[in-house]
Amino acid sequence: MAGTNQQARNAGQEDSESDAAPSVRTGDGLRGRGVPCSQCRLSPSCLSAHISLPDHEELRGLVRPLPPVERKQRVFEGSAPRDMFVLRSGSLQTSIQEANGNEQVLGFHLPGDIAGFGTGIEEFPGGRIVALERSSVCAINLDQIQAAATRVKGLQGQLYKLLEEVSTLAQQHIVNLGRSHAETRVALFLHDWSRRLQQAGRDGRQMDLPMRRSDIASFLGLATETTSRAFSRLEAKGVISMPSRRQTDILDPQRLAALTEDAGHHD
Amino acid sequence: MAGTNQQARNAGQEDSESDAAPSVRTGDGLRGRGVPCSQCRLSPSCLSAHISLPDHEELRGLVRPLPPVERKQRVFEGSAPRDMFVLRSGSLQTSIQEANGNEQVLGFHLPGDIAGFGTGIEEFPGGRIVALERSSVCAINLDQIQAAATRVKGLQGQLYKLLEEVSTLAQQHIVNLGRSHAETRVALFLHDWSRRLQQAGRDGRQMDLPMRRSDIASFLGLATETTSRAFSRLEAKGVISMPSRRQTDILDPQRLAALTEDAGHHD
DNA sequence: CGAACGGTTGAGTTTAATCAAGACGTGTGG
DNA sequence: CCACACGTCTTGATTAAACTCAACCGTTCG
Repeated sequence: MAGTNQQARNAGQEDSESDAAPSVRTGDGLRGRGVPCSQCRLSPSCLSAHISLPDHEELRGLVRPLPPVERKQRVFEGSAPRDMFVLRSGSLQTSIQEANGNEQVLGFHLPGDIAGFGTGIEEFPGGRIVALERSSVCAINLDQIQAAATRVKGLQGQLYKLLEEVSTLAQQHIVNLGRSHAETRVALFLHDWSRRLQQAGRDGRQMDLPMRRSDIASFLGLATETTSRAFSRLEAKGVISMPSRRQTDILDPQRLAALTEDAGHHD
Repeated sequence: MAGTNQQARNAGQEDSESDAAPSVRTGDGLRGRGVPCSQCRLSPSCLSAHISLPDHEELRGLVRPLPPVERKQRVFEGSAPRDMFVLRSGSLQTSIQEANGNEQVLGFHLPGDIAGFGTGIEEFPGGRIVALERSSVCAINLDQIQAAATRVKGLQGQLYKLLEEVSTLAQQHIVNLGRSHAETRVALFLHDWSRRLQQAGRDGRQMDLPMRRSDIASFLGLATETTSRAFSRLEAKGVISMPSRRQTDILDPQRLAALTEDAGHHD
């Protein structure tokens, strides 16, 4: 599977920013409080799900809409205050920069996903979350929401479920990395990315891949060139087509799914 | 790092079964209730930590000491009732059996670790936990403890922390799998295993490796032969020595640690 | 004592990484 | 509006690493 570290998402919605976050659009951004979670378009996938209305008041104070983040800008770096980030539109990438200069990508995020939760990147020295395109996110302080969880009924369980999901997805990614062939891993990635785009209410066939090949490569534990070749081979097989660099269309979903399971051997 | 999925452990203790679990040793095992958590030698690393004494009563009923598990026996398989397992002595291995026959090892467990928590193996069709040697474990029903967590103060936070730890370790393992060279991965594994043995109060130099080479290989995403060769090369370099199959001694911890960081490139 | 299992080692093959060149595409400045 | 420069992607050639197949050895266990 691709974007294994996608982290909890439940509902589908578009990602145009047209009316997603008036409070952000109208001004000071960082402290805009105009939009309660109950009116947020992402509400069903946000922490607020299953929380009774009165308690929304309590949560509202914790959710800090951030000003739009531009491409390549960091949403989070190094030793910031411990925050989790709810992605409302755009896409993010979580990675850590190793001491030797290597960047290891841990996951990609689509609208509705929550980033910076359960990855321990606040512990990693080189942990960071960057926007892959213009994105809008809400930040929630982890200490505060955990404190709130002791008071607000249901919230603790919500956080727990979220964390469980993140953890399970990480385990799944480990299994996927165990699969040997480059082509299998890339197929897995495309298959999963497609599924997640659909969950986000977008087209799962004509996919936009906002990240670089080298990012995909890192995520899959491959070299950039190997990843690129795998894409090319899939295109040659007629499974996908690549009209442009960022756009990849799935021509034969079934065959893609089939390529997802490899022949079963070594590694 | 090795055994990335080790899962929460806090205190050190031996693993001889001499007096670890009287209730188990004396009989029917499965339902023995003779030993409250407060007397359990693993207490500080168990869920009972930071729980007030009266509440121990509530937890006591949830912790089910199991009869000793023999080598290669399963502690858990497939679609059992959702349990987590506290390891008191011995060692365990969590793995999933893929459809194509491949076994993917997700982690190894030492006394004080908790297995079957946050891995999602209850979801995976071929998920299992097996004993690598004669082991004694306690089972705790997940649904029950989660229900109890809504009542017992502090328990919810305890579970949360545990899960967070599991998740972070999985992410760390992903990073490790990103490292390219077989020798680096094996060095990482040995380094981490040593550290964990020490945490468990055992010798970190003269290590016992209860798992098969092929299990280590699977865990590290390598072929058995490659893993074996990496061991041999490390021995040739004078970093380790292998007096017997299961025993591996670390001769030069510093150099082992150095081999843990690889030169910084590709993959 | 023999069979089965696990581990090691070797030889040959395959895959992926590396090195290097060139092609897009995009955005910038003339 | 075009030219150029940069970042990124692709492709080719080569090298290096890991996988596979296979034989052999040592243990363990029946």
